Amino acid sequence: MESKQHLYLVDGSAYIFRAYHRLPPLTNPLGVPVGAVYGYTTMLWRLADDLNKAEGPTHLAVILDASGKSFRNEIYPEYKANRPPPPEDLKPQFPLIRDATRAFSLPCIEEPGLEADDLIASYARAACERGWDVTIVSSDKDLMQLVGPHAGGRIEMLDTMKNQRIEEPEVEEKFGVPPTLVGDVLALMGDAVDNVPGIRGIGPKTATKLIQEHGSLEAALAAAPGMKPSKLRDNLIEHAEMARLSRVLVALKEDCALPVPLDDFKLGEIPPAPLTAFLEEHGFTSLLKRLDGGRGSPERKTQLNPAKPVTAGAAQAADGARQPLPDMSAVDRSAYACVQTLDDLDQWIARAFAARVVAFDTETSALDAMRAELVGISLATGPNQACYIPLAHGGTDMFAEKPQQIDRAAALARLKPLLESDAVLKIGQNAKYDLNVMARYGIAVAPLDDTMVMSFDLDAGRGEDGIGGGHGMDELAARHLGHTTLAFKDVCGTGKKAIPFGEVPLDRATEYAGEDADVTWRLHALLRPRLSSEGATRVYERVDRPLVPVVAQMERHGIKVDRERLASLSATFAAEIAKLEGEIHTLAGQEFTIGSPKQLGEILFDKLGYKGGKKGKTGQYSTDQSVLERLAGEGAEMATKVLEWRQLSKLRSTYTEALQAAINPDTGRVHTSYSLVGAQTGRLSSTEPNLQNIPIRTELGRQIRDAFVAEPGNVILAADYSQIELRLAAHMADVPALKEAFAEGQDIHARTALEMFGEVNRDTRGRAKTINFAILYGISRWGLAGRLGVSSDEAQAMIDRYFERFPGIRAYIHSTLESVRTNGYSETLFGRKCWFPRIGSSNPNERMGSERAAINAPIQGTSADIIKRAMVRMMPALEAAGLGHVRMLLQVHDELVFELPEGDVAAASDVIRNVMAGAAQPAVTLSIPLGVEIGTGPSWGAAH
DNA sequence: ATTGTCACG
DNA sequence: ACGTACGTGACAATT
Repeated sequence: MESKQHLYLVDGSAYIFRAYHRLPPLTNPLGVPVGAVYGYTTMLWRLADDLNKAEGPTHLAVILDASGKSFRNEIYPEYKANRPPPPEDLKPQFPLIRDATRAFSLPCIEEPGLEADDLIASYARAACERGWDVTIVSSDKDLMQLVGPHAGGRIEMLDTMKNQRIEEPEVEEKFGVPPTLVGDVLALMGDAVDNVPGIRGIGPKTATKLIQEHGSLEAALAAAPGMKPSKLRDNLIEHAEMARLSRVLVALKEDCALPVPLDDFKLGEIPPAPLTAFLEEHGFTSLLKRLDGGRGSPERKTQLNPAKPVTAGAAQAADGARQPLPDMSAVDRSAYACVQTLDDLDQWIARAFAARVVAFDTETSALDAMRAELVGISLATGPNQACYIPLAHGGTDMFAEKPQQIDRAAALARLKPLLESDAVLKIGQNAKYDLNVMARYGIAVAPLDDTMVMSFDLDAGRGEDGIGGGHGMDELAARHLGHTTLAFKDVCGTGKKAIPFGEVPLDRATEYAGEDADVTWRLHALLRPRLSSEGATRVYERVDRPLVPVVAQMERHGIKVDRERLASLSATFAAEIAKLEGEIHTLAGQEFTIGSPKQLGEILFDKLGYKGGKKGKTGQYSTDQSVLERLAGEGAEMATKVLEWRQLSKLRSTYTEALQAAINPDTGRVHTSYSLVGAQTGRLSSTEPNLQNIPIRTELGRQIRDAFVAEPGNVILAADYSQIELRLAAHMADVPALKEAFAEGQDIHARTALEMFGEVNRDTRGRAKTINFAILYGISRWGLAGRLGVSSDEAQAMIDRYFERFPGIRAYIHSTLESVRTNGYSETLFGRKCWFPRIGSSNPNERMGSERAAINAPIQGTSADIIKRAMVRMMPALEAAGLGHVRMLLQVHDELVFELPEGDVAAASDVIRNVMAGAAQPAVTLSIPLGVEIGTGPSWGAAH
């Protein structure tokens, strides 16, 4: 007699979501994220391992959700509408689940219009009809409805992560009712993630209680009018139809036509070749070893047919994938193709799909991503396997004959599915630029890797002493590939003779553009594996990589600037500047260029005879603010006037004039460009224009902030972290008095004053504030002495007292420096490294400078990590609250600036505060709270 | 291209 | 003998 058949149904889609969140962000040798795939693979392995065991499977199939809408959407259009999009580094893993299943030679079932749950239910039922037992490999609560005996078999579930079998008692423990009533409970409680409405105000507890009392959903609804008056009773009556609709949504469709007959799920031997190829492709070396090494599993195969190592070529032949280890032959620019026909383009697109990884680069008419016209696109699928697709060559002369090229709109229509495909990883160098250009042509490039950001996360601060520390492509090519790239100016010329890229002849353009994509591909192959081996994966995957599209969108939003207001300020400033200029010249007794520090120094110190020292190197007088303030204090009227002149000139040239020029004529807004690799500590920097140094400290300057305005009906909302760096210092150095002060919401500088000087007044608080900052910046007795106007001995006494009152600080400084000297780098709480190659320099100046920077970097860098995490989570959180229209515009290190309709301020403030205050979680638990201060108003100035 | 200065956190 | 707070970017003058 044949023994009992046992069918295993694996809920593949649900599994990878859980695996993704539980496993570290691994990547395969090509840089495709495969953490969840690895988890899935090990799970299949374990299942296949049970093949010969008593309770093990005789039949097995993996069931997946087909993409697109299911029949439930026809019943209820909002079904699953609340689902947040999957994370960037999960998307490319979905198609790999099918590959993994195929590698085990196991059937993989999906059916358009049906969800995995329905197929699982239908197969489980059909198997029971035949008298088989069924194990559903899942922990999905919806599937728990199925558990129990059916016809001649029985159904149970297996949660492979908790290694727990789910039978009737487990279901009843969770829902308080037997499996047959689970659907009724689910209908009452609803499901926020799947957007099953349920009944307002009813959660799991109440739902269970109602079903227990009344025996069914219908009975509970029928009994409602007789219940004692309550909100619950009213809701049951009012929303009864919602509950019935929910009941239909949570019901599983158990009579689907089976796309593949049950008998086809019979488990046979698992052929080793495809499995080996798959494991090699994704670098699952520990599994490969188990396959090769004797007691390997899945066991049968290795016994019957010991696996031979499969060569890269064989792997390629097996499934069309690219070889795992790139052959890094020399860059050969003559190997690149120029794509001028749609057929050619289609072939390249197909190659990219097959390769699953493609480097790409855009060529444009300008450096400003918000104004640049797309001129061409280059792609690379491997070393020297690159092409250039010219799209707008031939320049602006309408009558000149243009080179043969594909119509831009037609080419973009073909490229869009590739560039947006979850199954193909796109690699860029400074990808934010290309992302913004493509976004303006209606293409949302994803998923995305950025070699520049990778380089930064690996090597920030490195190479300041020789090899060059930048992260630009030319530098990276020289450093990592030993290759000198064609420079832009070699192709387009320089100065007056420069031509736009669109006028470069196609052969030359192909060499340049193809090389960019080729080199980017190669850099990716080199840098990607370093992320995991050098411990940079977490910062890259969880912080900087997801930040790229977020920052790109902020740049595209831009911020509205009131041109008239700036112009009027500018005119006021100009008049005052002219007046001061006359007065200064009179005082000097001659005309001179006030803006020239050299001339000014000579006038002040030589001609007028004020006291002042020369600067060492250039032999020039210092005339900076501190010097002029000293002179002004001594009664030098000229110094006072020069200070005023300097302030107004600065405000006018850098702000009121430059900002008007920065307004984009198409959007009417100002679009900054953020650099993710600008500051070694991990901070962002802002350029063209720099919107991170808009004045605020003086009343005159603050008026400039008033010119940053919201659109009519909207307001600007500014959210600041309060004292974040001091809070982090209190946490990282573990300083009890400071932590206590923050926990109690005290004025931290006042508390410091009390500890230091025994009393709090304006003077002591100010000095305490200076000392607090001195600590953050790496203190020296001389520096503090200069700031406080005391002797260096007195400064040293204060430092000693600070260390005494705030134990922990000294130990923090000591251990940080010790660690930097040993490892060469400092680290933030989130693992971001910053290298200090000159920490051991024999030049005391260099060495001590590095030491101060090294003390500061973990604090400044942790703060940067935290606000970056907040930025990554911000829009999904706002969207979940129905506030997807709120626009995040600017980041200023510890501040985020938003624009939103006036009526949404209250709701948005809650979300923003929560996201920012909780941004360290769950990766890091801080021992101090993160304070967030929020202000709103018609302008940025008014929002503070 | 470099220097000095000053705007911000 | 030196010269001292950390991290940025822009502008004007000067080389």
